[in-house]
Amino acid sequence: MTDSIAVPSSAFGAERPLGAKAMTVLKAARKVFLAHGFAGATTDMIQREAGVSKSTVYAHFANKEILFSAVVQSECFATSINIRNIQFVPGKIREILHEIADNYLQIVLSKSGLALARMVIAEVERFPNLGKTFYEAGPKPCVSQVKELLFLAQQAGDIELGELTAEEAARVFVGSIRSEPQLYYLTHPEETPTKAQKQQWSKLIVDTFLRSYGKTD
Amino acid sequence: MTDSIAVPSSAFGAERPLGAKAMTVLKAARKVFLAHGFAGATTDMIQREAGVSKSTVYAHFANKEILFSAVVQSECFATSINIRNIQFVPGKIREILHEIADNYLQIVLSKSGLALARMVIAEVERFPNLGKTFYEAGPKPCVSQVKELLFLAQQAGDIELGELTAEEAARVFVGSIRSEPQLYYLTHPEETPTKAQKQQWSKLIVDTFLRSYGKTD
DNA sequence: TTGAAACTGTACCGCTCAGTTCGGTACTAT
DNA sequence: ATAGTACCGAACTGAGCGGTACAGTTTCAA
Repeated sequence: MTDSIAVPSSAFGAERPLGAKAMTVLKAARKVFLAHGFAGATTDMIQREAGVSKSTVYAHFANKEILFSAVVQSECFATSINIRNIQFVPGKIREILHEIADNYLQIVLSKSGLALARMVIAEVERFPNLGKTFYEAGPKPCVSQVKELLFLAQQAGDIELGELTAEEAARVFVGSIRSEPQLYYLTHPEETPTKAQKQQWSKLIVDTFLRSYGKTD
Repeated sequence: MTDSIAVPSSAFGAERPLGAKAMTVLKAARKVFLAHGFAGATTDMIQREAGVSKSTVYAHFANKEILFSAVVQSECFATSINIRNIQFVPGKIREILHEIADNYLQIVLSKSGLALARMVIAEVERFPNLGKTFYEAGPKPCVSQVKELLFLAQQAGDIELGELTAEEAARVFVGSIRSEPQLYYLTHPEETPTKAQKQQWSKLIVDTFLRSYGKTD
C-alpha cells in the first residue's frame, strides 16, 4: 500500500518518461483507486491525496479513464517481476515449487494484489484490454516460469508428467495455488490471511502435485 | 440469461412471498444488474426493462441497494442447488468426480455465473455480507458435497488420501477445477468457453487428482 | 356503485462528479 | 526586463442519476 510506482519503460507507443508531478499524481491515483475502485474514486480525492490542483491532474492525464488505465498498467507491471528469478536445481524440485507457491500466494493475497484483481474484474467490460494486461502480467508469466521449471525437472528425471504436457501441468499447479484462497479473500475483504495459512496451503498444493507427478525415490 | 428467478423461501426475517409485479421488477433488475453491474445499472434501465413505472419499483424495493441485494441473493440461491443430487457409488469414483467437475464448471463459467461473480467481487466492500452469501452458496456447498463423497470413497477403499483430511482434499479438488478457467474468463469477458474446452479441463483435473489419491487397481 | 389499493407517467428536486475556465504566482531561460 | 512554462485555487458548467411528488387510471372486491 505504501510502496513506489513502477512504470512500463515504454509500454505502448511514445509515452514520455513521466515527470515528477505526473508521478505524484499517479501514485495518489494508485492509492485512491486501489482503495475505492474506479467508480468509487473521485478525481477530487485523487487531487487532494496528491496535494495538487485539479488542473495539474488534467494537464498530465487527459481524463479519469486514462489515469485509471495508467494505474492498472503500472500496477500489473510492478507485480509481474518477482517470480522470474527462480532457478532450476536438480533434485530440489520440491523446494523450488514451494518457493514459487509461497511467492505467488504472497502477491496474489496481498492487499494490493487483491484490490487490483477486484478493480480489473469489476471494470473489465469498460476496459477490455486491462483484463488481458492483468492476465498477461500475473497468471501467465507464472505459468510460463513453472512450465520451464517442470520441463527441466522432467529432463532431469525429478518428475514424471506422463500424458500431460509441461504447459498443462503448470496450469494445473499454478491454478490450484491461487484458486481457493484468492476467491475466498476476494469475497471476504475484511479478513486477511496469516503467513501460516498461506504456507499451509502451499504445502498442501505442492504435496498433492508431487504425489501425482513426483518420482518416488 | 433468460431463465426464471429463484427466491429464498424466507431468507431473512419476514419477507412476504413477493407479488407478481415485484417479481417482474426483480427479474428485470437481475437482467440489468448482471449486464451492467451495480454502478453501471440505472434504476431507469430497470424500470424500462420491467415495463413498469418508477413508482412501482420503489413501492416494492426501498432503494437501489436493497434491490441489488435481493437480486444477488436470489441468484446465489438459484445457483446453489444443482450439485447436491450426486450419489456415491463404490468403484465409480472417477465418473463421479468427473460429473461434479463438469457440473461445477458449467455453472461457474456460464454467462450469469461469471456476471454474478463479477458483481459480487466488485461491490463486496459496499455489501460485505453479499460476499459471504456468494461464497456460501457456491464454492462452499460444492466443497461439502465433494468432501462427503471423498469420505465415502475412502471408506470404500476407492481412494487413499494419506495425510490429508477429506475436507482438505475436497478444497484442493474444487479449487483446481475452478481456478484457471474462472480467472481467465473473468478477465476476458468477450470470449466464451466451448463445451470441449470445459470437458478437457475437467478431465485434466480429475486425472491429476486420481493420480495422487486414486488406488491403482 | 363505490372506494381502497395498486399502478402509470411525468415532472421535478437535490446532489454528485467529471471536466473547464481563468486570474494569479513562481521559476527558468534568454 | 521578457517571455514561456508549470502550477495553484477556486469558481463554474453540464450532465447523469437516485429518489420523490402528484395527478390521473386501472383493478377488484364488497
